[in-house]
Amino acid sequence: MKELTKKQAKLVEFIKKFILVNGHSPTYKEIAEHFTVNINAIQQAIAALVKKGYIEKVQGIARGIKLTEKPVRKDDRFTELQRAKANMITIPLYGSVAAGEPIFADNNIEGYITIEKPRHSSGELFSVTVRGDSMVDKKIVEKDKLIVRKQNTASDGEIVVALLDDEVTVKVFKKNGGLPYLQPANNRYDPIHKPFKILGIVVGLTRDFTAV
Amino acid sequence: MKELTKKQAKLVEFIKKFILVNGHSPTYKEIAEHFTVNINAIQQAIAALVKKGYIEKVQGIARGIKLTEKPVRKDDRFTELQRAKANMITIPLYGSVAAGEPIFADNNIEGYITIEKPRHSSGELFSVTVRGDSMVDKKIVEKDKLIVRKQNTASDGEIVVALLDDEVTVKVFKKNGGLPYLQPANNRYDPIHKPFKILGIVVGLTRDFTAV
DNA sequence: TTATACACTGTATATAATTACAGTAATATT
DNA sequence: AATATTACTGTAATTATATACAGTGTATAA
Repeated sequence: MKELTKKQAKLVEFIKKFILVNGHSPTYKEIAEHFTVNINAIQQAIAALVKKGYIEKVQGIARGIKLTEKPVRKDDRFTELQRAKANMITIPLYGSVAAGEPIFADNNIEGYITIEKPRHSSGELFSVTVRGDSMVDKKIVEKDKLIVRKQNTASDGEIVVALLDDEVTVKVFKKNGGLPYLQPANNRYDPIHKPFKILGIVVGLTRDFTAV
Repeated sequence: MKELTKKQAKLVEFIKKFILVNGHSPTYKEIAEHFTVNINAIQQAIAALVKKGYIEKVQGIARGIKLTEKPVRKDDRFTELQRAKANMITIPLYGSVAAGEPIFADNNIEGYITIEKPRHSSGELFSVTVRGDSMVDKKIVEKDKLIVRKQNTASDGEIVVALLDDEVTVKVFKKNGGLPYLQPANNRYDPIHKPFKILGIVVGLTRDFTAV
């Protein structure tokens, strides 16, 4: 029998919930008391679950039960949450005005946002809040929080976050032959041919419709 | 002295990293060995940190050190990540075609997305992927993943996810006097006056520019 | 200057927790 | 039919871990 028995499934779910609620795994005794069985029934049941790959155990230490990514059933949100949490990253949200100081200075951090690590994008990420309506044609609007991969080069047509006159701005990067320039995605604005510095490439965004 | 001393700050950071790496808190002994001091130096130091509110301790149990949300320094991503993880929720991403079955059926779950719990929105959330261009004027485009609060009523002008002809659709809810109807946010489409069922209100969205 | 917090050592103890050994019985698998 | 797995009880041993008590010395705050 490779799959879980009903009792085993209940045991795994109890452990998952316990860890979620308490922040640490239960002891054999605590589990045994919950199911009102002998400690060694649990000891052996845990061994079986480890063998099947549903949990892991650090030998010898107290509260050493660890969860694996193996889901118990299809709608197993505990496991999914666990997996997602393991892939979460916290990235700084920078303010958009660099008053002399470098934009990536620690005291320009306005907060943090925590997201699942993008699958198709590596490298250092940061976030900025969109100001103005210069990117509406690309469906990027005021207050959107952009997920940006830090880099100082870009290809033609990519949406970049750039430093322009000491301010952070989002534009389309253009480079067809001549000097590179920044193109707003809104025909009410003209292309910008002033010097700028690329801070990164936009790889994602989050929007909150309920924000005040 | 209300703030952390250098030694205390190092201690807190050690504990945070330990928990992050190992998934369980260190024992006094493990900490003492790391700093090559006596166990009771740690015991007392932990008590001081608990008193200052930087960590919490479950009395009597093994590996019972818990982190609090108090950041050690401004750029304290461990604390932020910890705080964020505590507020993470995993919500199901439903497919958009209900072939006879109810849309919220478990086997219509295409995956999960994990997000920080929206501050201004309570209730049960779910997610759907946007199809088509009927909402471009509201800056919502194909492949955007909508964060939706499950409810079956809406106010005039709210962006709703609704079930229409057994398919999930995103539209603006309209109800000015007469019968409610669904309004696309794209002038190439006409208002829809057919019967529909509101599944929820759009409270947020995420977009991945790197997706294939 | 007196009290309080910090930063420790050293010894000891109680309990928390894991692990081992020896069984029994039912069920599932080969 | 033989074997392995599940699902337990019961006793015991060992180690892991937290906590208590008695100190020492330094720095800091009232």
